Amino acid sequence: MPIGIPCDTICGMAELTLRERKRRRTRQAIIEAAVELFEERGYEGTTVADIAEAAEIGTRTFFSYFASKEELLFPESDSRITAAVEAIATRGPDDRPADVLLRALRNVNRDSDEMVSRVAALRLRLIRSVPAVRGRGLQLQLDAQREIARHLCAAYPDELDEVGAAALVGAFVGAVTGALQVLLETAGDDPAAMSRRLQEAMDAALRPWLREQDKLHAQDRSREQTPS
Amino acid sequence: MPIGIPCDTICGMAELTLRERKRRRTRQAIIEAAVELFEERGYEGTTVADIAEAAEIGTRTFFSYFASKEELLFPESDSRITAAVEAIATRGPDDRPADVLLRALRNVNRDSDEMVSRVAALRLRLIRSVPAVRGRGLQLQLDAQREIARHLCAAYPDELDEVGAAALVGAFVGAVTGALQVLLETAGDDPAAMSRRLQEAMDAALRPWLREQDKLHAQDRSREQTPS
DNA sequence: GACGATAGCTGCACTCAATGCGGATTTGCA
DNA sequence: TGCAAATCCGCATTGAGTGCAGCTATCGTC
Repeated sequence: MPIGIPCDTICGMAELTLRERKRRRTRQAIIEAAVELFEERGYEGTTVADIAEAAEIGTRTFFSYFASKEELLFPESDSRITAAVEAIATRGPDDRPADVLLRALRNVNRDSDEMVSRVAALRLRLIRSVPAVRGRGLQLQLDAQREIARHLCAAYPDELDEVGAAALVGAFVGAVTGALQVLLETAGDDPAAMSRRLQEAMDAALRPWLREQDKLHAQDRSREQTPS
Repeated sequence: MPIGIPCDTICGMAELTLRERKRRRTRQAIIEAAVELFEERGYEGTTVADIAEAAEIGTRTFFSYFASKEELLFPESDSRITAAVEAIATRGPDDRPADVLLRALRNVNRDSDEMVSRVAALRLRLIRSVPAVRGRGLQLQLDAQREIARHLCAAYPDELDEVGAAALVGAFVGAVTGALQVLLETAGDDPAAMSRRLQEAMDAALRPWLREQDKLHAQDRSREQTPS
């Protein structure tokens, strides 16, 4: 492999070897076929063989693209990490570690292509209903946390050790996740509603960390409630 | 099934139907056989058939005792929940929700037969090394969180709604998990030191939820450093 | 443009977890 | 004692995932 780490998601397919372009097209085809089938027959009701057939590849080939059936639903290298890293990198001089994390979380929510894509919506639904998928999601979340904690620790070497950073990040993410869990219980499958729920969850979960003026902001935001 | 919910773990086998006694003996035999084999050949290197043979039952029967191979490692209904429920039940009149959770955490830490049992030690090792087991563990943790949040919400109806309670519990558990993840990685096996660093990390991460005097307490505690 | 090296595709056979079924056995209880 | 229910367990089956071996398509080079 001549290229070190391919810029997996962003760059268009121009200037890539034919092999590589073909490979990505197949990859995309697999994902699309799978999403189609999952929505039609459900996750458990769809076999890998079904997906392979729909994507017009051999069953064996599927596993050279995705290590497992769940992997299919978590294709992109986690955007949460990049958001957090960016927030850390662009921190102001008197930002506390908690401030940085707050900004990171808001960013994730803001530029959440997370929500728009069909895969993302499906994923969220399946995380709720299929234990195997949920397990995989939690695992990835934990990995992301650890990575973010590493960066945060590096950015604040004087006030945070590795353990403290991990605890702080864990507390943030845990709060949001916990709140979201309850909120999603009462939400249908409407993506817009889900997005709104996420926002609510963050406001509720992170309130204790907000400084006074931020709390007012949060209240404003939840009061205006712009419909779409 | 004449008995509603059997008091699974605590009560001895006296005064139980023969069937029930037999069943528990087999269950225990399965667990012991499995632990033996896992330690000898590793988790993945041991098949369910192996376990069944060692426990002198049919392979098919295994699955009438445990729904899956992982389930084997999480037999007891979560002790964390009971600890938390107890802490909530015995709360003082001016305990804040966060105080209660802190106490629950200390209790879990204190009477952690968690640590002594052979199964528990093995489980901890496997959670770290086998993704499937880790997934199952995370899942159970999330369930426990939700249950605790429900109780907490019921205990403080005026100050916590469901979402707020879930966020609070999530933050606690998230902080512990995050810190523990790092602590376990740096495999210093001194439990006392680990417990201390865990407390410090928690105090720091959860500061926003603690009252002023608690913050002082936290500082005191980390200063005096009582070695058990 | 031909050619050898190599990456990727695929069928086949295999292991293992997990489930359904149906018959045999044991236990509870009247 | 005898019937009903719980339990056990072999057998067959499905589906995920892997290793292997052979084939084809692509790449870089001359």
